[in-house]
Amino acid sequence: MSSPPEKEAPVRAPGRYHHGDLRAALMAASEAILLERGVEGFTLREAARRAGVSPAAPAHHFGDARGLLTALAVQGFETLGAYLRAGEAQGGSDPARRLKEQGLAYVRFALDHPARFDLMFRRARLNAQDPALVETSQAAFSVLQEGVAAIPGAGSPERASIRALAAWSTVHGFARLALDGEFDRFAGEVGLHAFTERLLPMILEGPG
Amino acid sequence: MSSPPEKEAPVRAPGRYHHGDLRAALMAASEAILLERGVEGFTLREAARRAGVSPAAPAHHFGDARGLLTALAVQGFETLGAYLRAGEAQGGSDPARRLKEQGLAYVRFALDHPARFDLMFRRARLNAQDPALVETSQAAFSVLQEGVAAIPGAGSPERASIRALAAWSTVHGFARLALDGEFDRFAGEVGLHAFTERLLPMILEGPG
DNA sequence: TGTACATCAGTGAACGCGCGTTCACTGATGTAC
DNA sequence: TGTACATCAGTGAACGCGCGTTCACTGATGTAC
Repeated sequence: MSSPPEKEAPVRAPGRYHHGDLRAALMAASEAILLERGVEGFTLREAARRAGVSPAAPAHHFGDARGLLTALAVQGFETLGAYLRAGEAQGGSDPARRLKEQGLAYVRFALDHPARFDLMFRRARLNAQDPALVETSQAAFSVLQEGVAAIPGAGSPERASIRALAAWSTVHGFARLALDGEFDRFAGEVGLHAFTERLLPMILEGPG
Repeated sequence: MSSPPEKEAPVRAPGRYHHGDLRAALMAASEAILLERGVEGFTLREAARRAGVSPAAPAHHFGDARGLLTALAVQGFETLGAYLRAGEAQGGSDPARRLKEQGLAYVRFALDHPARFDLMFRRARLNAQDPALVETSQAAFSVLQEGVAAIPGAGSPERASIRALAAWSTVHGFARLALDGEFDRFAGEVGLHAFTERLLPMILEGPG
């Protein structure tokens, strides 16, 4: 299963003064930079350069570099939420299986969109108070939390919350270690995706 | 339980041309910078400045910035290994309990030394091939792997390896989410350490 | 339908900054004899 | 015990670089009347 196709970044019509959709173009360019160079390597000027626009132009749409990255992170949490709901749906009617599929979807998202995933948890580079950021990230967590609560043996609400944090920790840790290259020596030839598809279901079997 | 006291960074005797132990001083200064500003905020010049030395001096000891950070990461993996072994020992003779204490120790290390922990998994900033780095990081993982293997129901070696990766994922994810501030809204007043000491044992109860 | 005008979305030059690294050098140390 | 000399561990000035942001500006758009 792969990700839905991303919308193309509109290119400026030649000879035009206005871009048309510079906002989207800057976000696409920025994601490409994140992929190539990581969050550390992102610069606002480079994003402007790739969008074919002067270094001062982005300010009209995002205020500053932090604003652009925050917008990208919001987009990331929206996509993550979509992955989780799609995974859940794939799990059919058994709550335990639905939750497991959600976990697989979490890691799949991280491997499909490493740059976004990375950025989403780099609070130091984001406007952590941004309402959209707060809302979309909490919405994504809610999907997980409800998935846990739907399981018959979930226990008290507090108990269910703890199980949700446990599940989150496991899939988040797996994703991070995978992306940071810590599994490379285990995955070897087969590649990270295949390694994940083989191991993660077993790992998620235990706690349910 | 808190960490053992760090050795002080030697300060240059006033009026002396040679520093005495610039290597240690630079590492201590660098760790302080990492704590204050994060890995992103680290610069070689700032480290030199804090050690009271010209910007060219560090090259004699570490080659370049990457070399300095790698040395710090090695130190980090050594300390992590010590935490894991100490935790294990605290677990007494029951293998399951020993493993659980090891997991607690992993997260405790991360919370006690957030800057080091962060750095240790930022391969992009390190000499990933550095022999000392490879060795110390593998040594730390071995402690965990042997802890899992010691459990009676661990199953085949492959099965045990998978359980080790599962345990690693859980504690690593918990630590990362905690450090990245994702638990702040749950932890609230009590603080991250107390929150961890209360929740993590319950989380590690499940899979053993 | 035409036009005045406010607003929006760009330009491009300039700012001041701190960075990593290189370079030729010098002061201090320690070792061979 | 003394001394020559290689090696080591520093200096400090300079390099070229790319960065984020500011500024006064202008071209394009769209709306009120």
